[in-house]
Amino acid sequence: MISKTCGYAIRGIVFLSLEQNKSTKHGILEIAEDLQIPQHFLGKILQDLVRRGIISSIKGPHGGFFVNAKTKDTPLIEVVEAIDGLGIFKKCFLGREECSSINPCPLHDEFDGCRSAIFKTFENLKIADLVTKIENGDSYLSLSNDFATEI
Amino acid sequence: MISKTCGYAIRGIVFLSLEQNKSTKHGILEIAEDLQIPQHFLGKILQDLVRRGIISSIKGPHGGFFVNAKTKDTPLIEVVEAIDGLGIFKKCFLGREECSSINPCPLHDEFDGCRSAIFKTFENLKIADLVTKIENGDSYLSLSNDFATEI
DNA sequence: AGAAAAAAAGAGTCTTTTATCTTTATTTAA
DNA sequence: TTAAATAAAGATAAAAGACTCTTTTTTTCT
Ligand code: FES
Ligand code: FES
Repeated sequence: MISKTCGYAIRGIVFLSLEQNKSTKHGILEIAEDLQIPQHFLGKILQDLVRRGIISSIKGPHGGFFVNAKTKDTPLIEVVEAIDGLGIFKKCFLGREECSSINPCPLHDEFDGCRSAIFKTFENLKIADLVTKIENGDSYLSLSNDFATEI
Repeated sequence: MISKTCGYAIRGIVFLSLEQNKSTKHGILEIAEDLQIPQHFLGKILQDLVRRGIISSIKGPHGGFFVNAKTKDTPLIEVVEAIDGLGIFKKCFLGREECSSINPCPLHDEFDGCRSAIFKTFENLKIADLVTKIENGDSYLSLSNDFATEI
């Protein structure tokens, strides 16, 4: 559905939100190591998010990436749009050139509702919601609980 | 969700099922042109399906691909398994190494149900169901209605 | 001012997916 | 028994996605 890259983006933002108590700014290396994401690749992704204003960054010593006023209220759909674009919600399941409810493919009816549901969920969920889940111990950013228990 | 290749496979099989009245066998060129799928690529896909026994083929003049006794009762999940494998239903939405409900990611709860729904739909839907839809004029294999109206 | 830290930018590589082209094998029919 | 039709197989290529490495720019601290 969404790309691996987009997953990295969301996890990166949530990480920054979770860790803002410890220190406001976090270097790319720290984030990448904690989340087990290739450093330079994550760097590029976070830069995209900075350009979109979803997070912020400062260069130089003691610089790093950090959340801003907007971050926690950012709906996930905005992150998806920034990384993957909204085109992913407009593709036909059977790979025809485009999805159309006027000229539907034989799987359209079955999956169009499901796709809208996913879209709506991405619209409604905000970064803050994910952060809350993790703070409550209901979910985890990394597969290894190392990080989860460390919080 | 499912790959473009898998969509080609499903459309190919349904095409053969629809057209079996006209003539039982259909050459790869005819199928590819009608469905607007790259000829040789579709050839490989259909060959995979033949190996799985989902459809059949005969070489030589007047040969081609054709449906067999099993075809119409084949559940879509079998096609998906043949082409994409079932791994696509076991991936974490956020791109973590694996999906786990014991150690869920913050999107797991939101989307796990949706994913199961998709899986169940693929289990329940058979090729014959898609054929029926098209025969009833409720859906179309190609975007251009040329083919749909031609039936 | 100069050194060091860190993000930003750019170029390049690897992998997977998607697609094309070419050759071979099989079958039919004249 | 030869020619033609056609699927099968194999090799290659193009495109996109994922990832790496190197250099540049900005900032801070001494
Ligand atoms: S037309 Fe295929 S999913 Fe809408
Ligand atoms: S753990 Fe992420 S989707 Fe299940």
